[in-house]
Amino acid sequence: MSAPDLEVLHVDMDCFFAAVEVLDDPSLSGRPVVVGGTGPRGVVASCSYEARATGVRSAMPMAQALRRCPNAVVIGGRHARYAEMSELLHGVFREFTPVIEPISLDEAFLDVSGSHRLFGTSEEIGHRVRRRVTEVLGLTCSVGVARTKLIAKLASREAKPRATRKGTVPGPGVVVVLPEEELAFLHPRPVRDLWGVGPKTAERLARYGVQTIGDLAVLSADSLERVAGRAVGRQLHALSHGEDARSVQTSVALKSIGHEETFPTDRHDHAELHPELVRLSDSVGRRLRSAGMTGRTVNLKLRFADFSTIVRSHSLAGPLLSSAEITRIASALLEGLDVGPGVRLLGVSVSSLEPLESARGRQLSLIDLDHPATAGPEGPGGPDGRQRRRPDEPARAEVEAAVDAIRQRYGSGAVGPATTVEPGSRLRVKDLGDRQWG
DNA sequence: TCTGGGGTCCTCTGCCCT
DNA sequence: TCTGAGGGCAGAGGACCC
Repeated sequence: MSAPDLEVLHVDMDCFFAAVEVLDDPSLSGRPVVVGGTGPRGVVASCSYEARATGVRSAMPMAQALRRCPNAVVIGGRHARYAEMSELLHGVFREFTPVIEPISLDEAFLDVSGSHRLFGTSEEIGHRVRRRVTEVLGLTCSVGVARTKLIAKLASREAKPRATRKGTVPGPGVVVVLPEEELAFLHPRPVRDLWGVGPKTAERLARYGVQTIGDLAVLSADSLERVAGRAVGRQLHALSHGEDARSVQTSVALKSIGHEETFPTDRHDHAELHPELVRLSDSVGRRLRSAGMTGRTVNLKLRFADFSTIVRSHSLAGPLLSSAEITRIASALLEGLDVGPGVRLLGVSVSSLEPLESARGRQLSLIDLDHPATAGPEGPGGPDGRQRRRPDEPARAEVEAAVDAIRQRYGSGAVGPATTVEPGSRLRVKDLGDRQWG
């Protein structure tokens, strides 16, 4: 193998969340473990190979998973613990290269082009990474090695163990795809394996008789652009020929920060939704501040009982200064919507992000405070019924910074907006806590 | 037989301005 | 002064990924 040709490693942990649970509680070893939402609308986030053997998959509704595997051990999940293990994992990666592109808690691309003198060929590095992951974390991972990210990712999938009815069949652990083998490796695979092909695009392509990447590769770029749109069409054409110019990116600018939540039962009026909106907005504001970011656009997302989804957004001329301001704009957006049909999911996010420091210089412009051009959506607000930035926003921002400090010290439920106090409790506010999957 | 949560990117449409 | 073309931008929806 010529080292310079193969420089991308894709490292993917095997059943990460479920494996961490088994590691922390060895009595679960050999049993079907399912990690995910435990509520009536929960889905599977991760499951052990024993569970997979019964047909359970990630993103499957938990109710369906339990029908397939009634003796499954269901665990709600501990995001903080997974994040801790993920930190260890990245420490292992840093032993081999500084060029790391994290994809999620349990997955990353590594560019090892500068690591050959110390650690050998890319394939040898792949094996070393696997060994170190097992030594440091006590868990297993699979590694794909190739010239490009897409092929490295598909290779790591090949390297994984497989769940069968008779038990788990171990995988090779490391799979290398040489440049001259790329097309033979790619073309027999289903088009769904390509980035950018989801269920909808796959269905559209199937109408043209395209089932495999090889079928796709014989189509012209123009035809693909007509079927899948300009950007996606071009990308698919390149990928199907093994061309993938994307390099391993060590830092990707954050574009938005948000929270959304599916309710156990649908909410039918604004009064029911308001406290949830305040809680979500407060949490988004807190995350923005802790990331040292601010934004200009508030997005409100609603998913109705029939699963249709709408997003409403509003942009300010200047940066958002406080959670209260996010809440106010999101509330005004919600005000104008009919929630009668039943809302199953509510989400709040902030986009058009920039670092707080660079935004500060502009934060108190006269325009932001009182110019109609920056007025928000119709609704309760200024005397003309339009939304205005309130002159007390900077003071609010200071209060919220103090609240953040209290939370840092006494926990996230220690203090928060009065609207979010849990009924019957005078001490704790309802908090998002450790319920994110990342 | 129901479909989470955190995101990104692309496309289309309508509005405003030149 | 009116009108159309075209660019830029915001808002909305859809598709996709992990």
